[in-house]
Amino acid sequence: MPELPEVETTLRGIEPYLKNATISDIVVRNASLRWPVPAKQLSTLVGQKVIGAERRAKYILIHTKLGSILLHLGMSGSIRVLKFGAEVGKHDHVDINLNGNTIIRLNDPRRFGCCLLAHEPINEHRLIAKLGPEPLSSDFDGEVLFKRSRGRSIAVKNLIMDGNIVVGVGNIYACESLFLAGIRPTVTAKRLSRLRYKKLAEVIKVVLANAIKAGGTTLNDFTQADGKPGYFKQELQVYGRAGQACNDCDSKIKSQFIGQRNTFYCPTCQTF
DNA sequence: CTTTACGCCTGACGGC
DNA sequence: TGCCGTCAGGCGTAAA
Repeated sequence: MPELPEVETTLRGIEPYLKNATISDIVVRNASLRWPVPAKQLSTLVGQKVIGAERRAKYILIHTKLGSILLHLGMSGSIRVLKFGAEVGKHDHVDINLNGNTIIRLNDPRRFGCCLLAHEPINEHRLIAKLGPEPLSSDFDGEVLFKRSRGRSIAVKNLIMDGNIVVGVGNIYACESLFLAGIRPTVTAKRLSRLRYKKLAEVIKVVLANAIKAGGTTLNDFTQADGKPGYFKQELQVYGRAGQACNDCDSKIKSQFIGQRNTFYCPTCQTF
């Protein structure tokens, strides 16, 4: 399931092809995603040069002079780079063709992703405007978490998964980060000290950076832009390991629902 | 303002 | 073998 590392991995895979490319066609094969794909609007970009590509939170943004394509992988989406004429498969929703020879193809079985066109400055787009800082940037640190946690009675796990506080931390990396910080996921956000949040912010950065290095985590659907899986699954300490032994202390990893999400933690290592 | 629950969707998996 | 129930979950949205 694409979280920040998977989206970053995807961007890095397609970026070389987007550089200096001209959009030669946009084919909307199945417009049914989270919101309908605006095929007609997108077609106005045909003939435009790509002037940049970036990731913001879990969105991939492809900029042209006339507007930006805004892609989200939802929880089962992936983007592949293919040669023009490549066979079309099930759930291939949108092709962005480049220079008449390359396809940037969005596949999304569960259709939670999106492909939209933004005309306004991207930071003003309704899906982007209210997002919190990028976790790997210097705008994010323990002080941010500490300040935003004051007065909050939600579980700390829900705090770090809130995109208005910090972006890109989904269920997998939230569980992993809390394990490395030694913090119980259920702890009320306002009860944790400044020192604990400093540690938590640090490990979030480390976990995400390591996952990017491994090419992301592939559980079921995710593939990198070249079709290969990510290899971070092998490094997971708690996620999906209920009943198995903790790598640090041998206790049984426990699972528990917080909100609507299954949460994994070590009862011995995570006591704060 | 905060917190909570829901729903969108398909495929994998386990039980019978 | 096949059918069916359950689960996965990002995140906008509505309701409390």
